[in-house]
Amino acid sequence: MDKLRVLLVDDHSLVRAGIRALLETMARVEIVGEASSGRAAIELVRAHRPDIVLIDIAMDDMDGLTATTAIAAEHRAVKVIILSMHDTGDFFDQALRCGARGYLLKDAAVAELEMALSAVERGDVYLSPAVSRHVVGNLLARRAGEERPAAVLTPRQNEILQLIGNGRSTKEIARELELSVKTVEAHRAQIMERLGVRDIANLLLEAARRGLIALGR
Amino acid sequence: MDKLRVLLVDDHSLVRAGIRALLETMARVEIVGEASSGRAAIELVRAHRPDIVLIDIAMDDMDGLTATTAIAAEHRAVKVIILSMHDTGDFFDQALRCGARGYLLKDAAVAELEMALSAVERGDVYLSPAVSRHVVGNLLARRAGEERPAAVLTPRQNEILQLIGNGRSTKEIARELELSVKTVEAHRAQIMERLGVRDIANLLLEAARRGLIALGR
DNA sequence: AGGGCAATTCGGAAAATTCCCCGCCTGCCT
DNA sequence: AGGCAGGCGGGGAATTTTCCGAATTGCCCT
Repeated sequence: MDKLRVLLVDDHSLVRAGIRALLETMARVEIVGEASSGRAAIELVRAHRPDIVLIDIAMDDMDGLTATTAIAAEHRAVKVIILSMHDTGDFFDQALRCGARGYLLKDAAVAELEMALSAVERGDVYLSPAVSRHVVGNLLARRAGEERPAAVLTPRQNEILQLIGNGRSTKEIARELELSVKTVEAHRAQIMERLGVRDIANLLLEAARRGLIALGR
Repeated sequence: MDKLRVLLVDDHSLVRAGIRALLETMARVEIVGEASSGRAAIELVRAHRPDIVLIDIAMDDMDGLTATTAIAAEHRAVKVIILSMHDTGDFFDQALRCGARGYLLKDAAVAELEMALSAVERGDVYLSPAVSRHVVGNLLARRAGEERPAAVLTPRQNEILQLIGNGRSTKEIARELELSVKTVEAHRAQIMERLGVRDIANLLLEAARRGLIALGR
């Protein structure tokens, strides 16, 4: 049960210090170095051969992904954990392709950091739960190809489309918007006409295809 | 910061007792009930409305996935975490399609259990790291393989759901399958019942969420 | 062998929704 | 002025959905 030799990389020294403090509370962790740039990180990895590199994804001189790629390619044994401030998880797959073994959100809990460290140590890949959710969302929603004919809807029509996309019935929408059922029906009919569909089912399908409504929340 | 009301479901009483002991060490957790079968679990969920259901994936009378489906469909607010002894993660996607919000391996660390609980509480999806690795493996391998429709529906029901997802009307489906309109309606009604929705729009939305149908082509 | 049960198949009647045609405002643009 | 699009609704016919029930088949269990 050796110590985990960690290299910390972040160009914001304050953030770096904070994370360093966190890491120092963990008994098994030993910080072997800090870097404030991707270039410096690559040098330090060569010099110290850490077990794990914690690296910010967004830095000035060289972005974290590029540095990750270089490090992962040069040292197979070094596990790279990406720190990201994006909760969208938009970069996580890119990060993993670059050879990263973990993807942590900066607002993650301390416990998460510990788990990420031990997970990558034993060869697992660690994703922040919020990111996992995103993965799963993609997996379930299967929105691969990006194409958007983007039909133009009036504000009112779009408002009603959103409610339909939330599963509201015509009656519910009428109540919610304080309109007559007839009016909602009229709007919906116009939406369907513009999207070239003839029933609610295809309205949802077409709207989803065009990205007008979001599914799989 | 209320307590987390948890229902524990496992048909092995010894295992159940062990997990219960674990949960009782967690300050925020309150165990509102135990069940040893899927059927009983469904009843207890109705009675106690827990925040979270911890359920074994493999049980005798009714498998955990079926129970999960029923619970998730009936109570949107109840978060289901699957306990699995398979480290392969083979079932995790099926579990998520069934409405589970978490997938935990039985050999997971205690810290993982706590993380899973708080993750699903705040709406995230939690996957065991080993499972995440599996997901990522699939993702990196550029999987093009098609999905299995998941066993929550009968073959006939699924067949009809696919046609609905393709935008066919009830009448068209009846013609296509050489059935009476009434029959198609009956099937559709049963599908809606199983998915816990009350109209076509929500049927599509829910089916899409569960990955039973593909949108966006 | 018989009972139970899920899956599949329909019907009738009633309720709900949708569809089609129409009128009435209010702006805005030519 | 006139025209036209967006927004709002009514009436009534047409269609669909819902809510009951029910027959058949095949499978599992005792």
